[in-house]
Amino acid sequence: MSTVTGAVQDYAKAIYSLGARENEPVSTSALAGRLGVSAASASAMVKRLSELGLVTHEPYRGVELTARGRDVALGVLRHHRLLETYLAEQLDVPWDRVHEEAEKLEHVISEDLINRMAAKLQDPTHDPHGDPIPTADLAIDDAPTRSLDSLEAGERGTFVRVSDSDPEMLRYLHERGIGIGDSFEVIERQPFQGPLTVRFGKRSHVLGGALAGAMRVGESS
Amino acid sequence: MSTVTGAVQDYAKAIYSLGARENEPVSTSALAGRLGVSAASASAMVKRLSELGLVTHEPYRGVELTARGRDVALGVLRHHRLLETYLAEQLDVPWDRVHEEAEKLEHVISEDLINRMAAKLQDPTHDPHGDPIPTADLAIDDAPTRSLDSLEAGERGTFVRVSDSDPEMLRYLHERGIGIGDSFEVIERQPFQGPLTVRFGKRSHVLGGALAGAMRVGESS
DNA sequence: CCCGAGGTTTAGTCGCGTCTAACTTTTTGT
DNA sequence: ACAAAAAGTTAGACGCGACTAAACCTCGGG
Repeated sequence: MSTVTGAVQDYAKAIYSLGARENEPVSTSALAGRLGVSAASASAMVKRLSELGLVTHEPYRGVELTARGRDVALGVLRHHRLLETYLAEQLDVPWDRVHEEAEKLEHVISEDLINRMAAKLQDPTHDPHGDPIPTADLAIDDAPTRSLDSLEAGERGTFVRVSDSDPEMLRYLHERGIGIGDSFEVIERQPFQGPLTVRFGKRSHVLGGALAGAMRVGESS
Repeated sequence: MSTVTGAVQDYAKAIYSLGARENEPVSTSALAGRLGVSAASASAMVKRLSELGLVTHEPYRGVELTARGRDVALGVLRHHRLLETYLAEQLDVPWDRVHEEAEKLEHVISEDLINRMAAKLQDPTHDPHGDPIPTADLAIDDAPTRSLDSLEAGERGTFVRVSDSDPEMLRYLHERGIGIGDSFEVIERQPFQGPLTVRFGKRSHVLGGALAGAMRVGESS
């Protein structure tokens, strides 16, 4: 009955993050790619999730989370992001490494312990990468954000969020002194989806490619 | 190769704690009893541990840890006891509940994180139940202790250690204000392995049975 | 319209860690 | 000393979560 194993949680989380934008159905191969398993494995697990009532699955058509499935995903997302925040703030784990630590701990930590951590941190709303943390009753504020590379020269903004799953990127940004919450101005933009020149404080940086795509930005504030 | 799974660690830990006194061989049924599995399961896992080079096993004669097996056991014991200490001190988890939390976390926490916790706690030598914590290079100070019920009337001592695995006992002691490090005097002892009357500070308590057996004591200091 | 490419599912296997049932070895009691 | 009891092992099964190989849709291009 209580067969919501760690693997099941991982699948729910992956489906959530792949299909979050307006409950789009998620393809088996996208799921397999995200989780680093074969398509056959993903297909088998989708069947399991479906039997558990966590997803609806139309064969050959993709998979969608049910309300219960969404709660499973948000629960583990809460664990993940609170752990990341706790590790970064209380144990000085560098922000490019908190993700993999949290990935393992999120499935075994108790509700009680997670809530103690949240209390100690005074119920943070965002993790070190700017991702929103679901509340204890699984509400999440996941407003869409713009990508840095959608900006034009002259625009100003705040760097609000970046994917936690690429340590290289995080290390790269950290080395250059760029962090969540920093304000910036786009100085220049190369044509043909070229890189942007962006000024953070006194220093200017050339940011392009996947990096500029992964950096999410908000209003100038 | 790296097939030292969580279950394997649990078996190594159980063998260590059952056979710690002078490397006595541990029986399959003792192991099964400790881990709450069938004798057949324990027998199968002993075979696995043996193939991994963590134990020597003479069929029908019991099992003993090899040097490598001892290191596996001490490694997980270090994790367990540091986690207990961390949870108790940093997150105010009551001491009768830290054991079960640590039991799950000990297998997935990274060496780096454990060492960060140890540093934050300033490398504690004992956990909240008085059990010694192995150092990072797996040295442990596990001097044998006397049991409270081995004392005679008039003897004084310090309560130094108690098993972490029985929350009921821990809660009982906590409710009566008895904690690790407290000094006491045995006021009276009933004959025929009867209970002892022991004074801690101003209050006297009648302690007997499994409780007096589980409480370990040291010199008066 | 049909046929092939590519995505999806099924079939069959494997390792881990558990179980029960049956069998073997050791210990114990008369 | 020997039979019965207890302890230990083997045999066969199962659920989980992965794999490869093969069969099966679906959809787009000729």
